[in-house]
Amino acid sequence: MIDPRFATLRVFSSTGSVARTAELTGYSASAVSAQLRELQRTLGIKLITKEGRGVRLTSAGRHFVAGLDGIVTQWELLAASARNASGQVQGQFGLGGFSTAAAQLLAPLAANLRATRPDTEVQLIEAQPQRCLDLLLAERIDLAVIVASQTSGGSAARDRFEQTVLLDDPLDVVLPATHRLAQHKSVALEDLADDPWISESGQSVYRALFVAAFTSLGVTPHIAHEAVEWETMIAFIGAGLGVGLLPRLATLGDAQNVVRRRISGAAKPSRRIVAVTRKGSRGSPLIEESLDILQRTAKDIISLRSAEELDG
Amino acid sequence: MIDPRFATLRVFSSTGSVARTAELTGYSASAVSAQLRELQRTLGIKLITKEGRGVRLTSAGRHFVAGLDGIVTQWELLAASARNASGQVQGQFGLGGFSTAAAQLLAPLAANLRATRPDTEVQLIEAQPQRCLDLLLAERIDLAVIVASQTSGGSAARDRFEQTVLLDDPLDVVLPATHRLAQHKSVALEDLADDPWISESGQSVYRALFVAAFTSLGVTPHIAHEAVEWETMIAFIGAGLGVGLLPRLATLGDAQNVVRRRISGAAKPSRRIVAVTRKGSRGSPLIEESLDILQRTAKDIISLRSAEELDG
DNA sequence: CGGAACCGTGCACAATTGGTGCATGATCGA
DNA sequence: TCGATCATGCACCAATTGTGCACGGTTCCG
Repeated sequence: MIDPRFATLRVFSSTGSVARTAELTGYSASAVSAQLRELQRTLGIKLITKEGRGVRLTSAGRHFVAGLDGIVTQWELLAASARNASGQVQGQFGLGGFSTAAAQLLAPLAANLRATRPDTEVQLIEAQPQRCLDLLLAERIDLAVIVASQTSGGSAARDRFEQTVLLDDPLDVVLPATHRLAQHKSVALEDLADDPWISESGQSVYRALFVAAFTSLGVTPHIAHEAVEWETMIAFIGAGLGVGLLPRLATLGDAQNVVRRRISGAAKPSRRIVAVTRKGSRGSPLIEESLDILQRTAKDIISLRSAEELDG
Repeated sequence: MIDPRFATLRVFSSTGSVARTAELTGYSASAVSAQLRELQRTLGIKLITKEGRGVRLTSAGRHFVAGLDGIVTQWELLAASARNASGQVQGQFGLGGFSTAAAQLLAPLAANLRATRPDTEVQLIEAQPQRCLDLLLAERIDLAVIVASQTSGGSAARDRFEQTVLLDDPLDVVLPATHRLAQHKSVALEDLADDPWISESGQSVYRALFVAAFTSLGVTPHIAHEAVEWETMIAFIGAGLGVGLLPRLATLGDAQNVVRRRISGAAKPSRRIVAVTRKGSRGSPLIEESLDILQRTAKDIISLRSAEELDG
């Protein structure tokens, strides 16, 4: 909004690559390249240097981006207050979130907004947490629901985003129905230390949670298989290939041959689900209302759980 | 730089007219109109309203411009530090000032810069103080030398500009050679209370100084004639039509039949000459060097005066 | 009360900006 | 050494953004 090139530069500073920046912003790679070059020309400073087959920010560039973060924040604040003052409708509103969040939290939010604000076009994008942050920077979306983690965004995150905690989502174990502990109401992770585990591949947020859950116990689990989708993981478990961890928010679906059990014991691993916005964009009426709705939805989920807890 | 439309809007907020904004920014009137309309559209707020045959900012517009001032300041700071960090040359550099300042202060500065920075294109614009401020806003110039006054810029001035005092320029009286006090070394304004005066027309800064000099004495001078150029005023005085005030920096030229005399007495009217920059643009190497040179030049002028003082 | 001056805006048209798609050179991994 | 990947230059095209001019509304002045 303030200057499209700023968004491009900020995404680049996050991804470190022209190609990824192009993919995230929706521009072509040559457009990103040209934008950065043009930006350097008008500023009269070198922002990027060639490094290997890629390109990276110069120290002057990093310094400039850091200053830009403050300016963009102030701009967001101003734009939000302007939108707030005049009761004008906002044309577009983009939401992002990872799979379970999208299903459980964003879908109700989108439905609600569609009902109360028919003139606003709400767009949903499902994406991994890090990607959600980059989409926020790229101004493709205005609000994201992601799993909190230290790695996401790095140190620049606090200059660029604001977080609101929605809920803590505990992890459950998923066992084959034939597992020796399948009949227990709850299971301690220590008792599964020697079982073959199924986790997610790559260095996803889930994977980080997975290892964190065990390192706090001083246990190194044996990861026998890796899956990308939970659907797949659950199928593996159903086939008796091992055991797995599944966030409470994720549904088992119509999976056969598996049971979901609470985790007992000292360590109760959970993931923290937060809503993230660009810094300064709070105060915009749509953002404020959305956060409100999200928190109410989260509260409903929590109270529903306590009810189940009492039932069980 | 950050967004040309911002400069346009800021100039408009200062001038209050599309036509004057167009003249100052160098755009056509319809371009200014279109820019403001486009800005409103993308922001989703109404910035201006029709009023009479003109147009004025809405309260939301004023609020937005106030916030914009802060953002532009921060941008100037960032751009200045970026330029400073990388020893890149700045392509263009614009200077503005009113007539005497242009001659006595800006000309040496321009000559100096031309010598030390041959790659930078220095542009000089002579203009009245208020116009200089608007040209600064319009980013047509980067530094102005003007006479300080309360009226110039209004309350928004402190959010938009930074000042550096260069020197205090005392006013002298100019008398016809045949005047009864022409032989005195110095003259008290009170002794000229009943003489016919020649001043400047309109509500210029000089005119404001003129009335201020007398109101502090409780005297209302009789303004018999008005002139636009000092050249003209001096000619009027030489013709015996009255007496006048002339800043020390302004030269008498080769005027005949007139004498210049110091003002004695309690009230020693003077005008304060200051260098003005856009807020935040200090720190840019060119600005810093220019201010340095200006202050040295001012110092030279002052010490030259003390020397003359001792001679006389 | 009428006319002239002025102001801001809409419109046709032109120029510049800013985009894509493809080819190219350079670098890295296998 | 070959293929994959990356950034960038270039031809080309679209969209933005400028100008010049005509027009309607308002104010000032005779």
